[in-house]
Amino acid sequence: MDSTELSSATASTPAGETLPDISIDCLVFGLDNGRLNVLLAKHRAGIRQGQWALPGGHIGSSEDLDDAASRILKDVTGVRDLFLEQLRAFGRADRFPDARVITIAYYALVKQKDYEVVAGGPASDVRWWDIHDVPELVYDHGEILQQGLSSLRHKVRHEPLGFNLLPEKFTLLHLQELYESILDTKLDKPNFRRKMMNMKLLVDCNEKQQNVAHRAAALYRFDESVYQSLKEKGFSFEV
Amino acid sequence: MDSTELSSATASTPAGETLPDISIDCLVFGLDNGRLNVLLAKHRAGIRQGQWALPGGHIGSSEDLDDAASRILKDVTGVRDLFLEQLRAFGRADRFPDARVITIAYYALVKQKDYEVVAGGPASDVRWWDIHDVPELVYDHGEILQQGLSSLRHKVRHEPLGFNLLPEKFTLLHLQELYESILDTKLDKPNFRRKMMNMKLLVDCNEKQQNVAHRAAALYRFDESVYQSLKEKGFSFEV
DNA sequence: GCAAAAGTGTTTGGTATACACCCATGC
DNA sequence: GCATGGGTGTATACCAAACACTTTTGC
Repeated sequence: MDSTELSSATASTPAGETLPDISIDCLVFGLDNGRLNVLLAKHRAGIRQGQWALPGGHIGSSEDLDDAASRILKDVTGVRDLFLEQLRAFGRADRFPDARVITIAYYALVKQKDYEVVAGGPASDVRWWDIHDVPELVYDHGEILQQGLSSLRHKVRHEPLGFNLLPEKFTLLHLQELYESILDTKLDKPNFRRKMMNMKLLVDCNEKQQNVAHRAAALYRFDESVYQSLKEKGFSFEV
Repeated sequence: MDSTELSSATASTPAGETLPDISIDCLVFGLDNGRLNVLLAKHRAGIRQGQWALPGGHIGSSEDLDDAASRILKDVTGVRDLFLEQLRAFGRADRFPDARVITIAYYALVKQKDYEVVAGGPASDVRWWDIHDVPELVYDHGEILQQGLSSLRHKVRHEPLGFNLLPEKFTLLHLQELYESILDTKLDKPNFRRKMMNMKLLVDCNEKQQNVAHRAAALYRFDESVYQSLKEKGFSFEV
């Protein structure tokens, strides 16, 4: 979704005040019912009309790069208030046929249900796609998606990102299933429990599940301050 | 070193055919006598004349991003034929005072003695600086350097990069000292030996050191094809 | 009782760490 | 002999994988 003709003209970035040869594309991964999805936008107009792409746009001439990513994502998809992190720049000379545009990709991982999706700007439609079943993407967006996915999987194993995707109180099995869907593997229950408990990262809520058709599990929560203090002592998260 | 006024006008990228609002800056780390250095360039002209910066420049309008990085480094410093890898883009709106320029940083780690340094283009001087003693750098180049260094240290522990910095045949102590200088730590000799030998990554040359004032050590070499075949079997390098 | 998931224990094997120690060589 | 670095051995501790097992609860 990176071309001058497709860049959105919104209140936050008036047309004509954007940098022409740089774009931003956003990879937003969403987790829902144990399935990992990615948010894609359909081109409303132009030669790629009707084709699917990563939500993207152009940077305002006095807008910080990171801010631009958030603003663009909001303009195109309605999704806001999330932590986008830079992946890298993609800049093959022929990556974009209509003009020379280098794109900087950002990515995030969110709880899908927390976000309402509203197509806007250059997008006629925006929706979540199962990661195993994405449509053909324009330009090099397929390559960007693959790199982002691989980077996400690496990151989620070395930083406690996953916890943002669960309700505040969760069981160990919830957490395990979360990692199983993101990493696309099976994990051993006893070993996963032990690893988590040994990290001393989870805080016991001293509560049990309610209304379950089996033995109720203990509920835990993730405490950012506990994580920070562990990290200062040299602790490093690892799944 | 990223501004239009400072961008070099060389044969490979005639002035006027570069992208104005993107630049590239290169972090070249060099190892020499167990010291880790970084290659810096001094501004020849402009308001930052005489100040030190990362070697950088602008991208040709039909030049691949990765190619541009190599070409720019060669133009400014004379250093060529090395593997530059992208670090990330830096794009705070106020990072560069004269114009809006987003820079994409690249980095590499080389054996310093293999490269001849020749100042060119916008640089009046180019030289290696000890990593513990770099001068004040222009703009946000100090921040880029710190991020690059941290990324390098992470990478060198998870990929067998270090081997390129040694002569073809080397002893285990050479290798250990190499890692000690890059990582700025002390390592335990017996444990380092064992770890390396257990990886079965090194090929024994069946030769000994010559003319040393102590017991001669065995010489080893690194074999890229051995590494590739191990990697296919799921092996992952770790120091 | 049975199904379903919670939760515990145990065995095996690898590997990180710390450190003591012996070996070979040149001066 | 002694300094220098080469090279080996070993005890401890922890941690991962695999898997058998017991417990609690709703139906």
